[in-house]
Amino acid sequence: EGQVSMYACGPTVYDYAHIGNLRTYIFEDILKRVLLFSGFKVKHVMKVTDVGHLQSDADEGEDKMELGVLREGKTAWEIADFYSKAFFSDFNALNCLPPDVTCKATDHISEMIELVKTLETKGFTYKTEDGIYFDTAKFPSYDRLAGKSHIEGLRSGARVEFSAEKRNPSDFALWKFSPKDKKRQMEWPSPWGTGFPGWHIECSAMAMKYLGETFDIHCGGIDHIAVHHTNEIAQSECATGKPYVNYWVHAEFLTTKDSEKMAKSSGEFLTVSLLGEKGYSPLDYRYLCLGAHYKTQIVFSWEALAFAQKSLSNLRDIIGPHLEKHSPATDTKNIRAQLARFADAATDDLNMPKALSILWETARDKTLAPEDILAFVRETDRVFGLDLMVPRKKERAALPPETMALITEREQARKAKNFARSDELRNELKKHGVAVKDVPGGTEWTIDK
RNA sequence: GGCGCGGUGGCCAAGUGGAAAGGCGGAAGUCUGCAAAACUUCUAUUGCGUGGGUUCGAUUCCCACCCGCGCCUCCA
Repeated sequence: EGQVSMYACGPTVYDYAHIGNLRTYIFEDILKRVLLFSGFKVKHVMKVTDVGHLQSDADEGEDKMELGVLREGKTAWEIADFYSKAFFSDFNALNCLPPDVTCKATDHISEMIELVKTLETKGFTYKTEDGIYFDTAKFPSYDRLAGKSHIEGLRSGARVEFSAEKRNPSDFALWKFSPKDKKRQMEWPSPWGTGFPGWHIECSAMAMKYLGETFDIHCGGIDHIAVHHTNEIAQSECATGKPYVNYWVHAEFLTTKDSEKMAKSSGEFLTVSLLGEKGYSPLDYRYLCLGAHYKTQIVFSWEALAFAQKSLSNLRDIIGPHLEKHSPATDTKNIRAQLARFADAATDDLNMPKALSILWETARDKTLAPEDILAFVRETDRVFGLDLMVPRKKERAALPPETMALITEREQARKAKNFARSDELRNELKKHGVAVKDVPGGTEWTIDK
């Protein structure tokens, strides 16, 4: 009643997060903000996967974390720490509200072992050469989330060979043994032998520790439906005998135009800092994500990002002058109808494109007083998280003296009504990457990219 | 091979059984020496991939087809 418990699968910290990853966190942030806007209290838990996991059943030994070790010459622990910090730096820059609990897999190994022990006691597990596995055939509603046809298709149409020791293709490891011939940097003792936890058990153990055996919302990327979340349900419900999660909410992918897979394993990928190098702020990207519904794919392009940047900039141009002269109204009665429309859109499965359109309409509504517009922006930006109420710094970057001299000369030419000369100087300045415009009382300039 | 999603104006993107939000871009006007910025107005009306069907009426429901995309392996 009035309270929402929410769990989100967090990053796997062996490399930087790419903007596709981050779309999901922006979506989760919007979900959380809409819940808060609607008057709920929210307990938000996010996991950080700092244990390395194997590429597939067929792989042995090296996991992604260990590959990072080889790549960077650091310890696994250093790598996890470094990329974890990098992730939260991006996360904050995107204005995602910090989770109430952030938990690391490596801090919860004992909880995971306990959960596996429970499953073992109840007869859901079996042992193979390389680990302790969950027998999915013993959980009749295993295909509940992904759908029966999908799970059956997985078995018949998969392109990947399954480990011969597994009883069912969909069975998964709860605990993996370390390779016999070499020592892993991250490994722990367990009742079954030294090793490390299966990826899925991490989420179940931590989610239930912090949110209870049944909680409200579990979110993540759409790719997790078929395997990760399906397995979480199976192991959790078999362990507790209770429903695990009331609502599953999944975000669609962001892809690139040339259909290159947006994956860390593909080597080069788009990061927040790369966006920054090209002149785009994290909030430009946030705006881009808000422009499409979370359930639809976004095809990323630099052009699309440029459109988003332009739109956000225009929005600030509308709001900025009000901010300089007015304070937002404390009473929202004049914008009650608009706020209601906004709330309808936001709570209609997080329809941010529609919510944004209402923001635009309101910001441009001439019948509203600036104070009321600001009040509307203040209220709705609690959801958008675009820092619309933060005045923009006047960027008057210092120019080289010779460029300043050109500007002064042009002003003088204009005063003397020597327009041929002033136009010439305007072109000259353009070559220096400086755009000038004449405003009452002087010249303003901006640096073109 | 199996499963699924989508095709809406130049681009991006909402939405609905009863004649299609918003943004970007574009056009015109006001302003300006000219621009820029700002402001005003306009910018899908046998239409919402194609062909059928249901219906008084479909872009919205059903079927077929074409095209694009995603997942099926750790993946957000």
